[in-house]
Amino acid sequence: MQRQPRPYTCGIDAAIDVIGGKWKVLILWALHTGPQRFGELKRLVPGITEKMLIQQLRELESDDIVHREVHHQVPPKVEYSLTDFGTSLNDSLKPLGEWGEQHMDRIVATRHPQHD
Amino acid sequence: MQRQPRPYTCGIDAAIDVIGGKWKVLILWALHTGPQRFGELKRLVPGITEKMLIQQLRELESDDIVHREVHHQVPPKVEYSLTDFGTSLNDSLKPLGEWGEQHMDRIVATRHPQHD
DNA sequence: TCAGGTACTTACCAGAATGTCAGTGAGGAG
DNA sequence: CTCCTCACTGACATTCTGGTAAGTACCTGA
Repeated sequence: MQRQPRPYTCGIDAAIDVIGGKWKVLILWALHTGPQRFGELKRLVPGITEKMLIQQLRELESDDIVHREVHHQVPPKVEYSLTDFGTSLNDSLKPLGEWGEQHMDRIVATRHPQHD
Repeated sequence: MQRQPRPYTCGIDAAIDVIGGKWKVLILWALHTGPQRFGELKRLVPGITEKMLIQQLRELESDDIVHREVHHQVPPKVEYSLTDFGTSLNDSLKPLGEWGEQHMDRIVATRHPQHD
């Protein structure tokens, strides 16, 4: 995300700026059942690379959406969890998620008309 | 947007695929008060170029989010409006918009720390 | 005949976003 | 002493998004 100064036309605009990109909402989604380790997240978000996962986690962390907790152990263990702020974001994302869920078929059909 | 086949991990994923990008939600927002002509939209969505506006409108149209109505007149007149589907999307976007609205200050503060 | 308004269309390009891949450090197992 | 796991990091390549600037077609009014 670009992080350029934007006065934001409306609230959605601001929210999209926080959760924009290909992976953020998926990470949020993976986190909504509870804290997860780095490696677990990698498994929970299919297709993401380590670089992207860390990068997005760092951004979410600096936006105070996720919390990062390091356990100083020998194979390192780091747990990521939603902050209260992140939880509130996730909650307000729910209706959109339900909309997507309900209309998934239609979305898939119009956006990816079977061509093979 | 990439339009590649994606099984979609969750509903939000699908929804984001439909409204993703820099302009879609702003167009939706501009449309939520009623139908608008092309030129009006251009004014309502500050900063958008004609190319982007048309491109995004076309995509929204093909996703059946907006309806395009041509009035065959001499200075051409084309009106864009939300379909029922688009209205339902807009509705489910509302909580996110409210979240953004509520936390706008915080978002701006964390994402754009004053550096001049 | 010629500029003007409206809704586009097209070619080209910069820069942002994402991906690939190889490497790091610390301690435990063998 | 070497390899293994885990959580990263960095250089580089590619792909995608959005931006600029110009042009089109149509009819109208001067």
